[in-house]
Amino acid sequence: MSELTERQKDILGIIVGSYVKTICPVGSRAIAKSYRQELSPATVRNEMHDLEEEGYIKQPHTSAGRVPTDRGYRYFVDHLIAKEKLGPHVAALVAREYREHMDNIETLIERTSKILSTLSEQAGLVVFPAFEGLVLKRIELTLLGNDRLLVVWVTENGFVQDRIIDMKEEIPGEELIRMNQFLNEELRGMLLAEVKSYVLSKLAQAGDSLRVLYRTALDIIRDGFPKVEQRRLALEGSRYILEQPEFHDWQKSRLLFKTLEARDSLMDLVQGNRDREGVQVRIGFEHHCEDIWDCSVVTTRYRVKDRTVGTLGILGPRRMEYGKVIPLVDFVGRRFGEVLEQWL
Amino acid sequence: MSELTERQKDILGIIVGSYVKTICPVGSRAIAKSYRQELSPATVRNEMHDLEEEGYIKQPHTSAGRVPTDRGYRYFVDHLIAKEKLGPHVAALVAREYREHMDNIETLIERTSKILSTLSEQAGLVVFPAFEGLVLKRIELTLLGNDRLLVVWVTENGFVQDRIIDMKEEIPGEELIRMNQFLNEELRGMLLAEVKSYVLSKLAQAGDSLRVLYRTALDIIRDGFPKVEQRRLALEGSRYILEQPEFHDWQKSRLLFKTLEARDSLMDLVQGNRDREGVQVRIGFEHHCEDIWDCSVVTTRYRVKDRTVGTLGILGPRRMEYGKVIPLVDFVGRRFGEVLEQWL
DNA sequence: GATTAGCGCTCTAACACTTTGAGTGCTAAA
DNA sequence: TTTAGCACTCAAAGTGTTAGAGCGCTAATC
Repeated sequence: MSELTERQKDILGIIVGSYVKTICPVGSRAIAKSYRQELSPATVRNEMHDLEEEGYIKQPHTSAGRVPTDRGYRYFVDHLIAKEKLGPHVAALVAREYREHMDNIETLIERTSKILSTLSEQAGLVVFPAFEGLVLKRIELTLLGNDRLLVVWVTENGFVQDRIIDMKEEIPGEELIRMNQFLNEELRGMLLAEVKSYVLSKLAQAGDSLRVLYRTALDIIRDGFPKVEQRRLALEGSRYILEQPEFHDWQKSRLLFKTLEARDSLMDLVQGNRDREGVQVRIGFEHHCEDIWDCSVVTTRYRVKDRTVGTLGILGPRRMEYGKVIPLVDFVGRRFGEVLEQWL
Repeated sequence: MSELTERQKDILGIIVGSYVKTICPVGSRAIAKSYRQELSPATVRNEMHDLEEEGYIKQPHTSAGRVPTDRGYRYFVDHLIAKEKLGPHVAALVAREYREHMDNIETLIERTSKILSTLSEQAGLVVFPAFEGLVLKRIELTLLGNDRLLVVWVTENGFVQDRIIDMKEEIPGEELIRMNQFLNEELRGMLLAEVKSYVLSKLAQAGDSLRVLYRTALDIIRDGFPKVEQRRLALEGSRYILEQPEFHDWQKSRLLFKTLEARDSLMDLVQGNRDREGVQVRIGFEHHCEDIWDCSVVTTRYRVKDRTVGTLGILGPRRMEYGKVIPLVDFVGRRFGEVLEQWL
């Protein structure tokens, strides 16, 4: 709507840049000094007044300098940001981390979260891949005691999930082995999202002789499928947020950690708008988790075989170096997807 | 060494009790009032003076009341503590938690950690079972691509671990299947700690015809065995510590969370003295993790089939209600072991 | 019309000072 | 051995003052 003049943009940029670095409200004198042309503080003050009227900046109290509002940050991210190139050491570090002791997918995920956290000095987040988006390589049934069945699922890229189910009726050993073989033959190579409906349709078509087989198979798949709502999330480096001066306030940090422990809301927060491509930035009030309106999230989706299966990113105070963080999240998101695929 | 008189014990008990509840240094007047017999503050002061000389209590500053020292807490825990009986709701709550949606061992562990945390209002900790202490039920080899092998281990109680290894030379499909069968036949029912040495001894005895087979088996077991040093730890409710007034100080909470994120030192801290039976209490300086000398840990080992396989407990400020927490940890430790075994 | 210098005003942060109350230690008396 | 009483100490809370940063406004200047 309201267009900013070039000079206003410059000033907003300086305010954001300075505030992000120092956390001190930025005064007109300081801006005038760091402005490229000669300019008096008074002029700057006038411009600041206008910027404040438009809601890009505000004063914490009368006679203080200005700090960016959410709107200011948003404008900065959308129009003014100079995305910094990642240093060569970043790629090197990521490569090294991914080369060494990569024991399984879980380790990979946790390490990725740690990478994000260390490089951004914020909290790093990686949502575990959506199981339904992966391709089944193998399924193994193991009887525990007489009435419990352990179902182990292995996907093509080496992701392992397991679930224990109660059995209504006992199944004899040989029959279980046959069932296991049957499941593998029928389902191998199939997208996990489609497994259930596939068996369901087969059951509908099946003649009497196969009916029982499909029936049991369906039971096992239905009950033994890893729970969607229980999707995991790797969170590393939440301490970085605690170190930010704006969280020295005890009430704030208390609330923050309470929210971080409630994985559900955190998951919602991270997943954000599922349709959008590329790196997403949600600043302060823009997201709906009101307990952490003091925070921003920068996320991106990662893909395996051209299918989006998860989200990763970072969480930090609103006041963060978006210019650094955005390219980082973008880069790590791509690399992570690649590594996840490579194992296939 | 130094024996306390009955009255001194009473006074120490009152000081600990009151301080734990209120966090305020306890003065002589307050003690005199809550003492069972009539007693003047002056007398109490004399006793307090002696207690201070012996190192059981101290003054934060001149003209303040007294607070317990580590030694005071230790004496309290060893001699004065009145272990509270667990309310019936505790057993009920635990039973309910364990009945519902217990999807797999991981969920069980995380839920147990949460139970500990919720009921104690401290941070709850559960170290994942030591893989070596469990009994092998099944092992599955899956080829990922051409040169990576996924090894999935299943223990008798349904604990699943996996690890991806690089293969020096390709193994053809049929051979892998034979190897898989061979491993299962040889190793099923064996304690995982003994697996490696067993195959090693077999290799030594083996004639030329079987040599290659055992050689390959050994490679797979050696490389594919889950890493010991990477043992996981479920930590829930660290926010409760943040809520304690003594951690309103930003420096302290900062340090605490830094330490909590370094899982290695946390693991050392929790495991404590491996030889001792029953509930262990380590107060402040008694443990060796100096970053959290403001905290105490209450832990117990849990067992599967009479074999100690892990530790669980709670972590909180020194000032905690030991009388409540110790029975809780004891109870949950037993129940957890039982449930873990039941799945066998 | 845009820019600037200058002035008065406001508000915070820091510091010094005082007061209050809790709590102690010590001594002398019971 | 216990107690009453008094002097003393210290932290916490409140008060007042000052210095400085920064603003808005107005009038002068470019």
